[in-house]
Amino acid sequence: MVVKQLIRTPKELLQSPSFLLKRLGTIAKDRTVEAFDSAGATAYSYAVLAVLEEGTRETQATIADSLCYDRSYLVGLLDELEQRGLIERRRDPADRRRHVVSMTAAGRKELAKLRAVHESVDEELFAVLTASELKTLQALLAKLAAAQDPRYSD
Amino acid sequence: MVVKQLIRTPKELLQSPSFLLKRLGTIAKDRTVEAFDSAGATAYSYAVLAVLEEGTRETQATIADSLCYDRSYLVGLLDELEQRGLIERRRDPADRRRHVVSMTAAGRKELAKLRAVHESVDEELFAVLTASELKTLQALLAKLAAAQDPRYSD
DNA sequence: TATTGTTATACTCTATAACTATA
DNA sequence: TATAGTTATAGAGTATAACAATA
Repeated sequence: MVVKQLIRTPKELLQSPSFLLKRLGTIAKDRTVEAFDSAGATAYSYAVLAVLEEGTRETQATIADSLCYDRSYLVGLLDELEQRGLIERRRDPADRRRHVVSMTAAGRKELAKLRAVHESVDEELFAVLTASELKTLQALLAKLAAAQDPRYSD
Repeated sequence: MVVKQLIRTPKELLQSPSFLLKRLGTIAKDRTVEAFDSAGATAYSYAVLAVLEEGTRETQATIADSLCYDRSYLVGLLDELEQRGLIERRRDPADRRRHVVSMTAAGRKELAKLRAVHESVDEELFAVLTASELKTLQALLAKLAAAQDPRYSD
């Protein structure tokens, strides 16, 4: 019988935290895309709705900046959310160049649904860790993120 | 004086470990690309050289699989490394479809250089963590990665 | 002249498929 | 017929630039 040799990634790479971050980031992204796709949505629309829940006075520029999305990319996202009745765009009377974006009741309902999708991804991805390990990991990642970008600070 | 409001990513996302993994993975990738670019190389060629150091009997298929690269993508990488005299491709006499790939002395020298580049990325990226925190993080990420893909196991 | 939202364009990756030579 | 390496093609995703309206 031929025993197929197990192909491994080099130890040198596996011992590098940045390598692991890159690979795990990719895995997390793939899982997220898949899960939201099955729910007929995207991680992007979930993120936008999550921003809107924390304050309705947002304008498009601040929404894009808070998520590190390009402003031109946000346009298409909002178009779709508006078409589905999940958000509203209104001209700001004080500055008619601006749009004030707010979430509708339907949007809040959709957010709850997408939040559940996202939570299930987290649960599955980190199932191998104990509750205490996950807590530690979350804290370390948060500390790291905050150090890289002020947007990620508490 | 106008105090510009600090734009933050929603707490809901910052508390999600998978979201943090995705963002930190992207940051790690960007830093890596930048650092290798300045050194006139890529993270891909570093990874290939790192594989070759762990065993010279590798064939192209096993190299690609161990790094999760597409086999067709590996071709161009090897072309460049071969042109620069860092690796050698030889037909396997036992199966003339195969190429046996091995690293040259120049390749080993280049690997040492790229290893230093990669280490400096790690150092800078994780500078905010204590040695103990970094060790904990590395262990948790390794455990997580191993659970997702057998290639990442020890 | 600068900025907001928008539209259009270009470019980089990646994924797939097709091809050759060997088995 | 199947596989290793190679080449070519197509699609998705992203980044950049141009544009109209308003300040």
